[in-house]
Amino acid sequence: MLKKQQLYNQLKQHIQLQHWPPGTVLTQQQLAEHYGVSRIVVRDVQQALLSDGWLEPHGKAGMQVPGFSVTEAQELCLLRLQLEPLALQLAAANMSFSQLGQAEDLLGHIAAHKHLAPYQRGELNWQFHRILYQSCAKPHLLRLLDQLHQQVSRYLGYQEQALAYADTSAAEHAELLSLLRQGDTEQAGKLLVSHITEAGNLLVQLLQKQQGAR
Amino acid sequence: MLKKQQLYNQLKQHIQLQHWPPGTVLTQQQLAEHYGVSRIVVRDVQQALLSDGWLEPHGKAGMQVPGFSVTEAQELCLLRLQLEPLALQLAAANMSFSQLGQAEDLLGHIAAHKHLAPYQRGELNWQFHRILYQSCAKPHLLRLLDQLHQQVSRYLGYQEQALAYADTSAAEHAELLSLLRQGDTEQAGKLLVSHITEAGNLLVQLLQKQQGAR
DNA sequence: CTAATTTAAAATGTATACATTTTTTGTCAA
DNA sequence: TTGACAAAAAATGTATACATTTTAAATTAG
Repeated sequence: MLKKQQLYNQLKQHIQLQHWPPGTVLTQQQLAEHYGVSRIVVRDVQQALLSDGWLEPHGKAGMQVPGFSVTEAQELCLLRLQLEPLALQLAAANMSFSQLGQAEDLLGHIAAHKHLAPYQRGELNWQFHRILYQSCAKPHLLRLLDQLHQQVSRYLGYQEQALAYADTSAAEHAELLSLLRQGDTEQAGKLLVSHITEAGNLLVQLLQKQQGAR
Repeated sequence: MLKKQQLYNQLKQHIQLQHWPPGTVLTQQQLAEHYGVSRIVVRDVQQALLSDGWLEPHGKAGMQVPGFSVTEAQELCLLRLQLEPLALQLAAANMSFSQLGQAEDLLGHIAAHKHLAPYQRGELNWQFHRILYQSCAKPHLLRLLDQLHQQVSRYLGYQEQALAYADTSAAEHAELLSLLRQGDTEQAGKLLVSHITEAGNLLVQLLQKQQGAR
């Protein structure tokens, strides 16, 4: 596999696990040395993580591991609310049984692996959402949603506590799917809105608790 | 100045002027040779233009200059409609006189330079919009809007005919500003919606005429 | 001691060289 | 001629080396 891809995944995971805690400044040299690759590879990866929001510029040298803020979490939630229901509505019209089936399978898969790591669970959850939006056939919209998910997953990834929410989330996913099967786009949209809102509120709560404890 | 930045601007402009027409496949080597820089620089620039939508992947080697489609233009318009009114609404609450002034100045500047190249005019127009949205204080939203504008500008940049629309556009900008001064957020939002819709329709018309002629 | 300036160290930008992958070309058998 | 396969060419990935910029340290004037 490409070293670039490997390093991308590894560094991202290390950031998520706070091996490089928020605020850390990572230079090309440092990373190249630490991960045993050339600076060229590091440059590419830094750039990718920058546009994914997993690193942020730090003056004219180095990149910084971003922190977490309630404000940012709320903004991400707001954007999800603005775009995901739209995608769902557009997708509902041309959703195929094949896709509904895919989504169903995914739910089963998630339910069957209750012991997954939080970030893996988050990834599967997003794949579920993603499949529902897929058939909106709007490449740019889908790209924006993927970007947003990247951001959100940075917040969500290492939240062990979020597991408490897993059951509620799974139930809502199932209901969402059921509504779509019935063709009740209206209700599905409303459910999606409250689903995203809940997730956002939970995240904010966790952040506040965590920041209060610090 | 950094060679990376120079090449970024130059290549973008060349794509806009169709020096590299849509469909052209550009390899690292080719570009490095043509512009007299090393492949490293080209790699960075290609990556940047990729994420801005000015190049698209082409198999496993080379990147392709994207074409234009009515569908894509409509999608971009849809996304603008979904996000820009939101930004305006959020911004309206904490907009400062300083910013209103800046916007006013920009309008004057645009009016004073009727002879500007289309892409320069487009850039100034966007700056006007951008200032209005600025004080929404939502970094991610603003970033999405900038990305969207990048895409739209690829369509708009070389459209000489779009100049016919300039007067209407300027008038609407002025009215928008006036409504904001009065604090009539409601009306301003409605005007913005129709403003974006008009721009989208014009773009679609131009594309259809152009593609019909081909 | 402070602050400004110079000097050294470190970091990034860029070019070149080599390794690996991908694409193309050319050959041969059916 | 066509299609599969092998060899050559081209393109990208990666490492190293050098140049330029940026940051940090040291020095000196006040």
